[in-house]
Amino acid sequence: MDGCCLADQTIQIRGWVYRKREGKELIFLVLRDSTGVIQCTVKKNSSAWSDAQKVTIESSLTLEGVAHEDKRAPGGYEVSTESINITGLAETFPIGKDKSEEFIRDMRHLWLRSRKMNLVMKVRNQVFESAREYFNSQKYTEVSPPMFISAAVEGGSTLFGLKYFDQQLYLTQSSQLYLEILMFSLEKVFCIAPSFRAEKSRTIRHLTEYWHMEGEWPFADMNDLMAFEEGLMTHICQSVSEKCEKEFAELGADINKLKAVKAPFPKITYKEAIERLKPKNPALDWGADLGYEDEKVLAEEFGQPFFVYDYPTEIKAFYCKTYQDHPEIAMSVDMMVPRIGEISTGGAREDNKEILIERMKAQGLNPQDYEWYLDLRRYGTVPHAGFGMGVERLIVWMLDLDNIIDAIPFPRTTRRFYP
RNA sequence: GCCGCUGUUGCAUAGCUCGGUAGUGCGACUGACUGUUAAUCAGUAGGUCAAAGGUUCGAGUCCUUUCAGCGGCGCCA
Repeated sequence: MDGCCLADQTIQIRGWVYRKREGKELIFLVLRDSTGVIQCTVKKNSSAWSDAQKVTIESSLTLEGVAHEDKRAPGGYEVSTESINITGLAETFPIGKDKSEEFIRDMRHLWLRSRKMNLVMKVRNQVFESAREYFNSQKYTEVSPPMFISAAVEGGSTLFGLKYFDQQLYLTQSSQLYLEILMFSLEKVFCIAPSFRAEKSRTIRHLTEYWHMEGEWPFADMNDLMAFEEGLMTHICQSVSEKCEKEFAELGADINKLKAVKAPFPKITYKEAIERLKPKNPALDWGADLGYEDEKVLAEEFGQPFFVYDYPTEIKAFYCKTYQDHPEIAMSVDMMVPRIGEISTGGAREDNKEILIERMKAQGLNPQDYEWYLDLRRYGTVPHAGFGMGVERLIVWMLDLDNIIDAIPFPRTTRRFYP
């Protein structure tokens, strides 16, 4: 649709009417397709005139004409129309110039045709592609975990329950435990799959259904984990910045932010984070979880992705491995970015069966509910680590979107699940 | 879970403080005009003011409840 490579040739365009400006002697039709938009002119003496008059915003059509450079046209190129063949004459399109957030959310199925959503979806595609590229380059195997699960990964309060014939099942919150199973066969594994959380969060960074990029691999420690995560993040940012330059420009997003992402990232321990934040938040003592406000303060200071690691065991899940000489500290790490806060959580997993059972009991969980998970420690246990990253949070940060709902085509939030 | 905000025609809004027959822009329709950039000009149609109840001679406006949506915190990726 940029026209330049086909200048002065007769071309055929299949697309939709994006804008229409009508005069007595001349009609301007701006057409859109998946690649972009281009202005087409229809003269009164043309055989296409009556169809051009008839056509409405969002009508689909095939248009034939000569492409040529014209400084007066938006984009610098336009098409002198010779013929139009209307495929689907559109009724009056409901989305116009004046629109509220609420209205375009109700019209999501049509709003996805907008330039903004078109561009964001292309960037999203590139994020998926670049992520897979990196995992594959590091010889990871992509696997397919289940979405229906019979037990919780961590506490049960944020699980979506559902009726499965005559039984109670749940939607998965994380594929981690399933990656751990597959790891014993394939070693380095990853997946990009949905996760579901029944958290009644009312923020611009929560979805009830989001895409979770998770990796798990054997014989890894905290340093391996952070090195892999920063390598992945760097590759995604660099690769997207190279391949989505046009999208970033049209969306008005800052591509230099991505170009600046390079391993290694700043890394601070939880203890250091507390000490840094203490002057601003005197109530913050060792043992308390970092609040969103605290994370934001740190993120503004760093101005780029960074890690916080070695959290108190008490505030982390039962499967987190702890230090032998410091059982009160868990080998857990969060990656944070400005404005969004946490975009990834990972850690070393407890590989000792007895300690794992103790941790379960300490958190009020019944080890019998996790028999298959304990089996993994019975039969050839190995030290291992893994992480999960929220894909939409990553995209929100990259494009500096106002709300996470625009990072996914069909957002599900506590109040919205249509269409 | 806690707190705050919003709801007026297909869309976007004014009017609400301080009660007195609901106004504008976009879109639609009719016409004019034009190398336009979601053009411009003139005209036409379009509203049980989210719902219910209350106060009042009189409620879009004040009070109560409900519904819907948005956001902040908590929780998390």
